[in-house]
Amino acid sequence: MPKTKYSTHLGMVDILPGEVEKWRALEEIIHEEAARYNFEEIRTPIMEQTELIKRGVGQLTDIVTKEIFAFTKGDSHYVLRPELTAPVVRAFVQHHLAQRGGAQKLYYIGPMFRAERPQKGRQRQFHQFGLEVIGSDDPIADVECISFMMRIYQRIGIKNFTLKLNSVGDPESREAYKSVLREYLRPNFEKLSELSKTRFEKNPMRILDSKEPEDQEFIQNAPVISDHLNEDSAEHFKLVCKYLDMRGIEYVIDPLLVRGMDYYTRTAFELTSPDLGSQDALAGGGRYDLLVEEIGGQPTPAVGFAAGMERLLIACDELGIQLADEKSIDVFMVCLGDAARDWVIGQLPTFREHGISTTMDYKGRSMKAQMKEANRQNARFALIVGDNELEAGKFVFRNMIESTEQQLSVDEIIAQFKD
RNA sequence: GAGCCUGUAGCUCAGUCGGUUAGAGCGCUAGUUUGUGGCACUAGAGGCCGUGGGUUCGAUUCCCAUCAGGCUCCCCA
Repeated sequence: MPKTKYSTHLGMVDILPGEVEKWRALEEIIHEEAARYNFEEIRTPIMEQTELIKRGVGQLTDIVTKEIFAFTKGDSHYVLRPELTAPVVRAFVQHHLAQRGGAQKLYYIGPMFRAERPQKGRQRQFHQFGLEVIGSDDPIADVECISFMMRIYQRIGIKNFTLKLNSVGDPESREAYKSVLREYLRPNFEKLSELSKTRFEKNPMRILDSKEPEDQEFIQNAPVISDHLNEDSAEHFKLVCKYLDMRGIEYVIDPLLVRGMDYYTRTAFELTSPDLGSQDALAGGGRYDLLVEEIGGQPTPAVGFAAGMERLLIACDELGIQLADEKSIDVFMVCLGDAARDWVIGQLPTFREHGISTTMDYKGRSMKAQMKEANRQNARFALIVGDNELEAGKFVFRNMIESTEQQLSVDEIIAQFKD
């Protein structure tokens, strides 16, 4: 790229005309499906208190330790939100949404910020949509989340993916499992990767997620958490699977699936696609029964997911899926001479008031240039106005697709658009 | 945060084994058609060859740095 004086920050991109239409189409699908599932939209500020994100997402996570944009002004510590689960839960607690009764079913669409090295499918400002069910520990809540997520991809036509599912257990199961895992790994501690060594004490489950070659042989034969779930968590996981089966949603149980945020409990899931390259996660989520309390609310079980919109759009491009129709316009008005131009300037609002999309050339160019413009704008009709037409009160109404013309009055033209 | 690769017109890319005016296709503007688009032909506009420094008589071509992009690792959406 030749340098211009100003440009976007690293990893932050403009969404230009031609691209925006895809975003709107995607957003419309999300809003429609959310309505069908009876989820309500929530919009929270782009910035949150730093402490909320640290507590919510986890002090030791990569997101908090190296990926947040934060600054301080006066006594306030601001952070650009890196994800939306903690902020939504904050809103739930702050506004006492539990008082509305029942489980709160919330969804969101918006930009997130993480200070990572950009690459394909990874930006510093990126967009997610997602939802949270706060106030239910019923496995059906988990499955409704997953079902909604899958429904979006199904509607768009992305089929080439894998739904991975696991249970990371409740605190009791997890502590028991962590001990078992540590005992299993301890004899080979020295052979583990450096990264895994640092995780050994605090979060040995993350070792399962390691891609370091030296860790692989130990991971392969590691004890599996599903063998160490207590009765409640095991039953919960069983029901999640059962409901997924009932919905006909295919999944793969992946005992190594451990997700990045600290707040996950029990159900964890991730949707990956081979069409994305290295950053292959389309969406991910899970249950977070302890987060509401962690943030200062009453103990409240909850579950949710987040999906990357850029990654979804990349998958669409790879698969040749057109999300948006080519843009078009009903009528392009072509004028010859000053009198005709004045007439057109006066007529545009009339057409628009009748719901007809219309415009004219703003550059005072030749008729040929105006016709080319009409063509470029994908006009269905060109309305050609010259002195003859003004005198007769009948105008050349050209069908640009069929290349046919009629002589019509304004009323007759407008009538054509009445269905 | 680490490694590798790339950076020439709005876009996709040629090219210069270092040497006077840097090329194509698409797109854009206009003409061929003094009142008609999409096709064709013609012409034109548009590049400090990403930026800064070094080597050299001379660099867009070589070297270094930097910025940006891609791929991989890490991690996640």
